[in-house]
Amino acid sequence: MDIFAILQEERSQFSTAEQKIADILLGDFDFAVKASIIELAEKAEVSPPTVTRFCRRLGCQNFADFKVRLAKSAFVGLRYLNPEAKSTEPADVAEDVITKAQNALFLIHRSLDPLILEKAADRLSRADMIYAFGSGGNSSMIASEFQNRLFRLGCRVTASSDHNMQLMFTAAAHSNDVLIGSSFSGRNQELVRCFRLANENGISTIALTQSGSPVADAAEIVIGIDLAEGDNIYRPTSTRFAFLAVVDVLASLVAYRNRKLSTVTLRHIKQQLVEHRDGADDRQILGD
Amino acid sequence: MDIFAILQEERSQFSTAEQKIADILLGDFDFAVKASIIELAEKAEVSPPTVTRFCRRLGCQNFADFKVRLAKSAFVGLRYLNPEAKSTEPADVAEDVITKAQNALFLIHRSLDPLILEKAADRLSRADMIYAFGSGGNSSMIASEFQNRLFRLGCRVTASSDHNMQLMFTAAAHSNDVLIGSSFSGRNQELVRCFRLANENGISTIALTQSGSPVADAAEIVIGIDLAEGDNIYRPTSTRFAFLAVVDVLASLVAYRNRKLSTVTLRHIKQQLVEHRDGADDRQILGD
DNA sequence: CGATCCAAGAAAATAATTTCCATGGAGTGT
DNA sequence: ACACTCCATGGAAATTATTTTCTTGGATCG
Repeated sequence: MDIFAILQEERSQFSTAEQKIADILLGDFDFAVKASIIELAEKAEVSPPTVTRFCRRLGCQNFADFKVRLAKSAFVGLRYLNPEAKSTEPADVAEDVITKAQNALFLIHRSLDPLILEKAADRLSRADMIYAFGSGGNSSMIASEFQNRLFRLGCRVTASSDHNMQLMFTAAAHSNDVLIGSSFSGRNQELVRCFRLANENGISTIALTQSGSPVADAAEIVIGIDLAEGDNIYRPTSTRFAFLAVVDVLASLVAYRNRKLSTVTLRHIKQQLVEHRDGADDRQILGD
Repeated sequence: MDIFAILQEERSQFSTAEQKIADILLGDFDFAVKASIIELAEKAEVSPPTVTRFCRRLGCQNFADFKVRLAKSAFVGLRYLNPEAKSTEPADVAEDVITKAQNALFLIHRSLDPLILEKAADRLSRADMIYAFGSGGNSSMIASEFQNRLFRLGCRVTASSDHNMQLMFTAAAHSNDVLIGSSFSGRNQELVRCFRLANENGISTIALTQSGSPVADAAEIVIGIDLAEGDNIYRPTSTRFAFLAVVDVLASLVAYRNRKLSTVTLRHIKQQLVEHRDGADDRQILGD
């Protein structure tokens, strides 16, 4: 499906000539997208037929098909190799911010493990009570979003960004509750403490954080979110979009698992909103 | 830059044959991306040269270049014509959620007006105090994010999701303050009331909402966010991603405008985080 | 009514791509 | 150690696709 993933996966199995092509591809992507097969062959110092075979090897029908796929991937997939935005003009800043966000989504999509999502959704959908923890602006937003998505589905859920409250909630939690925590850095020691305590008490823990980090190590189920951030300090982190996407995916999965309850609850909420607002129409958004 | 936008803008100026090509393009996109110039010409019932001319007209160098651009656009741009996800399997749900989010970003990118962004950023960067208002889960998240992004840049800002507090804040605001409000539906009457009051008192108002809605009508500067939502009630709205992107764009613009203050403030915050956390490294994220 | 201009197609030329075949090198078996 | 085989690679030719040029038909304006 995605040229990039294939390129990196199969990399080791490439022959000398194919390696050269791959190097050009990864090194000068823009060129590769524009170039004809001959130009590409010349630059890689191989013959055109080798390029064609290379395309076939990558699961494409022909060079044209390959270029199309390459272009598709390039649109979102490889911007992270690109430099910063050109200027501080609104149009450029908007492009930069949005491209980075799309990138983050692209990358998280590739790195998400369906089995882990399944496991996490399973725990959440069967939980008596869900505690969503996160601190420090970014992660507290994620925790709130968990609450905001899940309560609509009939889940019992509370979010907290207060370390002390988190610890108390955890201590008071019952065995069939679930603790889901978010940490962008993976080094939220207070969250680690909550996870440890929860695990001691046989409470399931789910972490949205960097793989291999202290927070990840302390959690039972880890949804790894490992995106390289640009180093423009003036820009908000695009990783937020990835975290948010994970929240949405989990919430959707929980909704499908508890479909009946979700439907009833959503309908209830909608009904109240319609009754409350004057002239609200059918396409009323649940939660302004 | 984007084939789609051009296609729709220039649509009226197309000749008969060009219209036919455009119709094929819009009607069967997947085919158009795969097809050769001859296949495309046949399907549109025109001659190959006409297709080449059409490509040139759209600002492409040749047919190959055109296809590349088409493919780039297709990756994100036309998914909104696609039906719902195939199943409730984690992989499919993830793809659906993330694709929709990318779409929302794509669409908001196209519809953002740099001049309006400029104007909004200008007001925000010169404001003595910023009030970020939003209610009902989605918009309150946006308001919080405004606060969360802007305070780091040295802005004086507060967020509120409480209608009463919003009204009191507005009543108490000074003339050089700015009120920025978010409403997904555009029908948040309480926000409308705040905007009206603010305008009466000569306070600048910025709205992130649907164009032409009551909220939009009440605001001085309107950043229109008009995305069609899918009607899968189990899914969180992907429009959130668009709103969030707008927050980030505005915050970035404000950062560049008040670069000195932003730099100093960000450094201060970082310093405190580093001192507080044990073993925190240089790549510490500002706000976990 | 005629002239001119533009659009569209046909044909030819050009460019690109693929297939087929040949060569060379590495590895293996005798 | 030599030879055989297989595979990777590149070259040339054939095929295919694309573009250019030229011509025709139709529409508009004088």
